[in-house]
Amino acid sequence: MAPSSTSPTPHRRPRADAERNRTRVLDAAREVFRARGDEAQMPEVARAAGVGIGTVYRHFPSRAALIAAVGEQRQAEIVEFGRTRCLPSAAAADGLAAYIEHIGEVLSAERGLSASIEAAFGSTEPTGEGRARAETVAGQLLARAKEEGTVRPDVEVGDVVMIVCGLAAVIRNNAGDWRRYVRNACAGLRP
Amino acid sequence: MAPSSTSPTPHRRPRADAERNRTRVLDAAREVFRARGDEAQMPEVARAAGVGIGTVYRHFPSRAALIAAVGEQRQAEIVEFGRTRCLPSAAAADGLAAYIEHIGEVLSAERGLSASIEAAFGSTEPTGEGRARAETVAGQLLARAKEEGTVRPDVEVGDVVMIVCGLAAVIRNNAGDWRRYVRNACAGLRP
DNA sequence: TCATTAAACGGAATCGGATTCCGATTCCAC
DNA sequence: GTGGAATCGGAATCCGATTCCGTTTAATGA
Repeated sequence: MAPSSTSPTPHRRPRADAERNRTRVLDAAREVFRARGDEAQMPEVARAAGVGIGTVYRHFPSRAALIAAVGEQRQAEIVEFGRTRCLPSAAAADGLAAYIEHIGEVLSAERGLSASIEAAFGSTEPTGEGRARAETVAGQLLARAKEEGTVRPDVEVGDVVMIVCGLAAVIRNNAGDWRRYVRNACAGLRP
Repeated sequence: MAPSSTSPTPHRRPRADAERNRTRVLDAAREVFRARGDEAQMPEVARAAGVGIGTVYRHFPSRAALIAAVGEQRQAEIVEFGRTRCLPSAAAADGLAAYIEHIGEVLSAERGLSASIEAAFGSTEPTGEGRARAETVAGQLLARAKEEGTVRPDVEVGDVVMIVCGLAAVIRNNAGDWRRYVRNACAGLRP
């Protein structure tokens, strides 16, 4: 066996250029997907990032992985917004509504990212990390809202996640006025 | 110019074998997509239908068109169910809930079709026919429910369509207990 | 019934885009 | 500065959708 050196976590600090390129690719992907939708092609991303295709694949094993990574990044920003802008809200139910509304805002502004964000929020599988983060903010607002009596006590975080997932679909499919969807969905949580 | 014969609608009755094959392909596609999800491949559908790939493409110009066709067929069945089972419901609000619930039932039973059905119901574009059909049933139930006072008067058919669209996404992404989603969504329509 | 012809068939060939591979290059530790 | 592992780049490969065209078949009417 390896009599080697490294401890339980053999994470070696990546080479500087590697880290830089990873960021470039991610940023480029974000931009390209935003502009052209997620049907944009890998070579296009590579070109935009100023690297070879091989490099894109070194950092993201597949197109799907790249899209997911972009989605998670976006999702992290959304959650951050929730933490700083919505959690502090005096009325928790309003904070929750604002949180969901904000998600709609981001999604509709960057249609091309809908699918990836929908996946990041929705599915129970992916890393789980993303979903966990999202549930933290929503969970706290939800708990407070229940105390306030502005949300039914039987509502669970999962219910909110499903609303968000549906919201993404509504926007992606251009199914209608998503603000109405949000309004109705929130109404559905009230006592 | 064509001094020809046929009237405004030059629809010539298709050859018998053509019509038969079209049906075979559609049925095979439905089965294959149900079993393997919509990532199933065209050759697979052709094989299942017992025809050549060329024949599949003769009847459906593209993979997307085939998927859409399957979706529309499914959607038509759903609407039919709505017309016969839900419209007659004494309490319109219950009928509407049952309608939506039934859609969830079908979608979750045949996960592979979610995407196509979501598209058939959701998007404002495709033929419009599908959506129009769906709106008829939902619209009537909605109108009655408003009269009953069990649904807010400001609710529109589009709101219901968005709920359905979201439902499809929830199921497709396995985002949670879709029955809860439906329950909450319906609650959101009440006064 | 049989010939004629447009329509439909089948599947090999083509095309496009994701993914893999590997020689050339670049960082980092010594 | 040198050695060698980690990266890079992009040509080559793979895979599945779609097209093309020679062959077959259903419909028509002599």
